[in-house]
Amino acid sequence: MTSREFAKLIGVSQSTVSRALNNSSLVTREKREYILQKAKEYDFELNSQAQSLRTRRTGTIGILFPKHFISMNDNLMLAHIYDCIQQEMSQYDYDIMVIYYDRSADDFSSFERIIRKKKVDGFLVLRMELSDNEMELIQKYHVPCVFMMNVNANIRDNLNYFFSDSFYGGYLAGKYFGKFTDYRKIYITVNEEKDDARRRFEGYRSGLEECGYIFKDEDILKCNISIESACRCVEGYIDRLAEEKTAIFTYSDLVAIGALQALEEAAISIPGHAQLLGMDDIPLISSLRPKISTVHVETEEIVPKACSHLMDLIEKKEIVRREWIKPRLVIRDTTYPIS
Amino acid sequence: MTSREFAKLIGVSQSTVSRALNNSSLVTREKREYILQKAKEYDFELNSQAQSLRTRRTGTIGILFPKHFISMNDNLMLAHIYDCIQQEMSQYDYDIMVIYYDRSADDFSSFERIIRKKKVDGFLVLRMELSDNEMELIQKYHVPCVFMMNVNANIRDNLNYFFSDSFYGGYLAGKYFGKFTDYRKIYITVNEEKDDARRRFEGYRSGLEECGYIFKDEDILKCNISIESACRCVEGYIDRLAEEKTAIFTYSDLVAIGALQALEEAAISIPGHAQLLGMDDIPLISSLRPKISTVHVETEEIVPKACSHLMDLIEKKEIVRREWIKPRLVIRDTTYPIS
DNA sequence: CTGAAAGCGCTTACAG
DNA sequence: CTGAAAGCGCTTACAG
Repeated sequence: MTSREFAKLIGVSQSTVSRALNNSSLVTREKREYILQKAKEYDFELNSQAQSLRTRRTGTIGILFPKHFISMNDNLMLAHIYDCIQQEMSQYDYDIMVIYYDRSADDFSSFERIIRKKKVDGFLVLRMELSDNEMELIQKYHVPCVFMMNVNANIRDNLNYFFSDSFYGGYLAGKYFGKFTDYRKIYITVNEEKDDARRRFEGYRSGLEECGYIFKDEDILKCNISIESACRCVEGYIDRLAEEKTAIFTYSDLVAIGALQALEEAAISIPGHAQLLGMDDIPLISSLRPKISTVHVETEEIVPKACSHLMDLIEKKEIVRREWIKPRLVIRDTTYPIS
Repeated sequence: MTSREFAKLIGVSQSTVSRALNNSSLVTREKREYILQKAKEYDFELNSQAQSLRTRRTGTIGILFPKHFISMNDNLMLAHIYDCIQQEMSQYDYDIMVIYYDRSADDFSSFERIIRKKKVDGFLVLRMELSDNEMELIQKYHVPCVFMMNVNANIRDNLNYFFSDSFYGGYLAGKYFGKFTDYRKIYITVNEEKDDARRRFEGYRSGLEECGYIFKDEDILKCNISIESACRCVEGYIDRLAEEKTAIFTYSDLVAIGALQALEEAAISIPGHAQLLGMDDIPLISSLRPKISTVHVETEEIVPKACSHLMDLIEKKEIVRREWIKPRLVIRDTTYPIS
C-alpha cells in the first residue's frame, strides 16, 4: 500500500500522512494520533527506498573496518567495537553496514561503491590507512566520517576523530613496569597495525625512561596479530625468557594470550618470573585464566562519542571534533599489584 | 550527476546508459564499453536509492541473529558464522545488515521495521524462535528467508533451511565416548538454546545407548552460554569429577573452554582423568592450548548453500530446499585418539 | 494546519 | 538495438 492509497482510505491527504508519520509539528496532535493508529490498523509503513530517494537519507551508517581485518573471530577487539557500535546506534534508529576491505576488487573497493551509490549516510572509520583515492572520495561526496579508535597514519586537517591515546597507554605500561627494576623489559609488536603499534611502543619506552630504564631495541619481538603467531614468536625466544626475569608488554590482548600460552608451556612462572601486560581489554581475556593484566582502551567512552558526533555531522552540524581518550591500567593476575 | 545529465553529456539516451550500466544484452558491446569508460571518466554511478525504488531490490540482505545473542564477543560461533556469510556474500555484490533482537522495542522489533520498510531483499535467519507475529510478517510480505544452522523450534511447512544435524552431532559424541567404558558420561547443556541443546543431547544419549551405556539424567549439568558460567558450573561439580573418570560432552566450545578452566584449576588430568569434547569448532579453540576436541559443525558447507539459495529465492525461483548437514568429529588434545 | 503538485533518479514497456 | 515517456512511493515548497 502506498501513502496515497492509505491517505485516501483514511480520508486525509498524502501530505498529512507523510507529516504525521514523520512527526512533523505541522500536523495537529489529534490528527497525528488518528493517523498513527490507522497506520497500525492497516499495517501501513512508509517505503524507505522512496523516502531515501527524496530525502537523501538512508538511515544506515557504514563501519569501515581495517584492511588487515579478516574476521570478527580473528580480531576480537574489532568484534568488541562492533558490538558497542551496534548497541549504541540502536538508540538512533540507524542500521549498520560493515564494509570490509575487498582484496579481490580491482577498480572499486566496496567502500567506493557504497559511497558512490549513496548506500549510507556516513561512516565510522576504524581504518586510517585510507588511500589518497579514498580520501578524495570522502571529500568529493561530502560523506560525514568519524575516525575512531586507532590511528594508523597522519591525520589530515578537518577530520573528525575520537582516538584512543595509544602513546599514553604504552606510557602507563612503561611507568608501571619501570617500578620492577629487576625485570628485563620486552615489547611484542605486530606487523599489521604499524603506526599504532609504534605509538604504543614509544609511550612504553618513554614511561620506562622516566623510571630510569633504557629500553633496548633488541627487546622488541615481532609477530602477526593472532594468538598462534604470538605463541610461536615467544616460543622462539623462550630460552632467553627462561634465563632472566622479564616484564612483557604486548601490542594487544590477543598477542598476550599467545605469549601466555608459550610461557605456560615452558613452565615459566607468572608473574614471578615473567610479568605479562596486554592492551585493549577485550571481553575474552577476563573470561580466560589466568586473567591477563592489561591496558584498558575506553571503547565504552569512545564509541558513544563517535556515534553521537556522526549523527551531528549527518544533521549537517559542521563542527569538527577531535579527541584523544586516555586508556587506563587494569591489573589482574599476570602482573604484580601496584604497591 | 543524474543518468539523464550524464546521458546528455556523452550523447546517448538515459535508457541506453541504464542498459549499459546494468549489463543488458540490449546494448551493443561497443556502446556499452564506451559508456562504461565515460562513466569512469566522469565518475558517474547510478543512484542506488532510485534503483531500489524502481526495481524493488536493495542489494542488501539481513542476518537475523538469535534473541539470546548479545554480542559477537560473547557468542564466538555467531561471529564465525557472520564472518563466513560476509565472505560468501561479497561474491554476490550484496551488502549485509545485521538485525539484533531489540529488547527495548515495545511495538516494532527492528526485524519488523526492516521488513516493512523493505530495507533488505531477504533474510538469513539464525533464529528459529520467531514469534507468530514475525512468521506472519514473513508470509505477508513474501520476504525470501533461509533458515540456517541451529533449529530451535518446530519447522513449519515450506520454510527453506540448511541446518546442522545437531542430533547426529551428539550421536557422534555418544558413539565415541561409548567406547571408553570406564568413564562416566556427562553432558553440559545451556539455558539459552534449549531446542538445539536438547537435540544434541538426544543424539548423545542415543549414541551412548548403542554402545550399551545408559545415560543418567542426573549427569546433565546446566549453565549459560558463556565461559564464566560454564566454569562456575563445573566448579560446583568438581568433587564428583575428581572422584571418578568422566567423559564430558558440552553443548558448545565456549562451554568446553569454561569447563576446561575449572578442570585445570582443580588439577584434574586431561584426557587421563577427564575427557572433554566441545561442539561447533569455533576458530578460537584451535588457538587455545590444550586444543579441545570437538564436533565440527560444517559452517563452511552450510553458509554457501544458504547464501546461494537465498539468492535463488530473491531471483524468484520458488523452489523449497531443506537440508540437514552432518557434523563430524575432530579429535584433538582433550580426548583420546580413536583406536 | 492542510492539500495539490512537482520532482527525487532511476528502469522498462512500448514504439520504432 | 535505441529513445521518449511513464511511474516507482515518497517529501516538501507553495498556495490557501
